Amino acid sequence: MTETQILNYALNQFAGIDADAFELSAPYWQRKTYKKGEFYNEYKNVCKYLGFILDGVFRTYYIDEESAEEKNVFFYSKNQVVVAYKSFVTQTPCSYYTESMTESTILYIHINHLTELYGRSHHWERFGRLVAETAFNLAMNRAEEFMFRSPEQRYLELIQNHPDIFNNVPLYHIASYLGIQAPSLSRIRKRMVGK
Amino acid sequence: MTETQILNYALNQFAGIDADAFELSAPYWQRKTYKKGEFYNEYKNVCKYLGFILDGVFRTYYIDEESAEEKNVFFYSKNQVVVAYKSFVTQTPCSYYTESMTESTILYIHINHLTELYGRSHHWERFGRLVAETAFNLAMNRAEEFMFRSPEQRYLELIQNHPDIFNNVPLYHIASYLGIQAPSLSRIRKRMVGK
DNA sequence: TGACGATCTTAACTTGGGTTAAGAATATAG
DNA sequence: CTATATTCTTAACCCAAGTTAAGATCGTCA
Repeated sequence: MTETQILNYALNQFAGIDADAFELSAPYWQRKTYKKGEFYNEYKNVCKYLGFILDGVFRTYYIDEESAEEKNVFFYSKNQVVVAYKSFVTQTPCSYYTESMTESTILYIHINHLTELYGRSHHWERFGRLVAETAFNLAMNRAEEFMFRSPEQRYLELIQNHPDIFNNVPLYHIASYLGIQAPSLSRIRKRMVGK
Repeated sequence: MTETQILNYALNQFAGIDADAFELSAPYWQRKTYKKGEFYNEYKNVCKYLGFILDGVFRTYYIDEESAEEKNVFFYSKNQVVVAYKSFVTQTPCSYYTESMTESTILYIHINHLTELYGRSHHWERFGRLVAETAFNLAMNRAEEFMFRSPEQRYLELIQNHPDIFNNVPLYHIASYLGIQAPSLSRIRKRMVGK
């Protein structure tokens, strides 16, 4: 399967993009590879591209001014969209850094091209709506994790629901994503040995 | 100013809905009043209406199965949209209760009518997109409050940014919204007397 | 293989929220 | 204006996470 075919398949699964609609977009997608540590989008930059991850893992993180600590906000992996959503849709500077945590490959499209596609096909309009809903769900899930679950529960659910992330990311990044310090995560893991 | 004029003005402010576009929608808006404690939408119900608050305050809350406690998720007040967004856009059962905390008055529109308006005017399509972005921002802000701020900081920011809510809601509901117990909020308030 | 850097765990101590129950302050109704 | 219910605060004790620093483990590469 070529990369384009993978993308076509994924877009079809995600938003019912059919062959014709995909054709419209084909000239606009570009390919890019990232080394570990390279940025997809940086703090204060306007996010101009929406990416589709062929391979690799990305993280977006916030730098707390008080503590100067990095706080992981989202992870994105294979076959997912990576984008700084708010910055992208409002074309305003981003509050976050989004970085590749591994060697990665993505296909990406410029917001102007995407906007053009919205006008040319209802399939793409639906795609836009579904990206919006996905972004909402990501944010809402994150809020719910923190509002309703303990750090221990968040840890267990991460293992359950995102083993791909858990298995490819150092524990101190997991701890940051869970909203705790590395020693706390160690204690949680120790506590759970018996269970 | 009539209630319809208030709505027209608010929709124009929010999404640039002009007189013509508003005309299209006029037959669909209905008015409803709520007593304190009445539900806008209940757990397991599909949210079929999008409401605009003329007066009053609503809360949406989650009931934690383990502790059987209510956890406040969002507050909505005057001139804001009230809707169980995810349930509304996917027409699936809601995980939350949304309740009026005061005597309230809203204007509301059925999802079918709204969908019809999307097809009839770009103004309304934009409205739909902006509601989506508003929902995303609400959820993302909530996630950020919990990921990046301490309970004390959340309390201070609530007072700063939402005095209307702070002044109209009992402290034990504020505590729940901040993700802490009432005694903790008391301690935070006491701690701050000196500052 | 051995040495270095990165990652993970542990220990000791501090801090702040949870829990429970009692009591104070505030509203509300009769 | 009192009685009553609601809301808010306080106290005492517990526990989990934060903090800091040390040391163990793991990986990698010369």
